[in-house]
Amino acid sequence: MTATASSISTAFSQHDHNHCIKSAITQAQNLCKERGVRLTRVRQRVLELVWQSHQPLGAYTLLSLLAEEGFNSAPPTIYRALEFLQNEGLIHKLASVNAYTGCSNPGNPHEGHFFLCLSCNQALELDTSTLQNSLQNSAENHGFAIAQQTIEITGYCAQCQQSA
Amino acid sequence: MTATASSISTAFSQHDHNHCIKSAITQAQNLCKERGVRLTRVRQRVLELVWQSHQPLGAYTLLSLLAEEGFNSAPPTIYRALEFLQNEGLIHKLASVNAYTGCSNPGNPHEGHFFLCLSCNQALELDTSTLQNSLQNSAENHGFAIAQQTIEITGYCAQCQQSA
DNA sequence: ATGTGCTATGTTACATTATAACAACCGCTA
DNA sequence: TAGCGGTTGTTATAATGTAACATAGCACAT
Repeated sequence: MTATASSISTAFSQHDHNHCIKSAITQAQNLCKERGVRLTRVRQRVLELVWQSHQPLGAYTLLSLLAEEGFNSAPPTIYRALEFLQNEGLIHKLASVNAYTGCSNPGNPHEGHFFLCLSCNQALELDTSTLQNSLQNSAENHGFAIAQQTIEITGYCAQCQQSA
Repeated sequence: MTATASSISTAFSQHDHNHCIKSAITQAQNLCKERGVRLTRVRQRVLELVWQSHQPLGAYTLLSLLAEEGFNSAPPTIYRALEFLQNEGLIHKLASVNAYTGCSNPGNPHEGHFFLCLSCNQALELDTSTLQNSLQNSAENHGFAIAQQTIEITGYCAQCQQSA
């Protein structure tokens, strides 16, 4: 059972989220150690905050959370941390909503494919190899060399459809 | 031969772009008439500007182009026009680059799926029914009801790969 | 043709998101 | 312990987007 599969089955449902956070942090620490990069206090704290939230968080929201905890509160602080975490593949930016969310499978470099619920605002990261394949085919047909992917599907998750 | 198919084959290559623009405008005029909405001077001009460019354009770039032509130059002017054109499906917003581009098949309501070249900055709108299907399948598997899609794949187009 | 109501535009102010540039600091290692 | 590279602090500003209210224009009924 991979982290990705687990996230897919649980992201929109009840689960022991503390466990998610802890394991994400541990994994991040290991990855950074391996790569010889520094998961500093701010960086790790931002990663935790992103994971703690059940919704993607905006940069300035994160910044004010940091500020409450005594961290420096000027914009570059958060943008630098976010840039680092993105570069290391530990978080994804959701461009369509200007928000950031923890990556559910950081060990395995990949692109984020998301379902975003317009009602509860939760983000579900997909592991869509099928999608990946059809994109890759399409790219090859056009001689296009893929660098980065932004795939963000908004709509309504099963839960929110029921409660509505 | 649909407009979409035509755009796919030509977007990254030489073609009579004036023809593209004219036909896009004519089509827009017809659609607006049918729908009983008003393609006013600003709105039409913005649509033309978006089509004239071989690259997606930012809101403030468009705004300054408008200003040069004597239009009002406060931000709401351009954002209102862009909102209208998006609602009518005449343009797409590329969230990952905060830019706007003409929709190549406005008659047929659909979501924009794009390849964005990091070198020449051109946008290629895809008509990816395969992609659409696998997304739809994936959504159904999760009980997710799709509302809007943001699919933006950055990379390098065939031309730019050759010249590099 | 004139009033009436709706849509569109003008205008001012401001909110939100993100970056540039340079100084100070910190941890490692030669 | 001096120096180097990466990290953080700090100030300022750029870029993107919206709120709110006033004015203008068009379209239809009278």
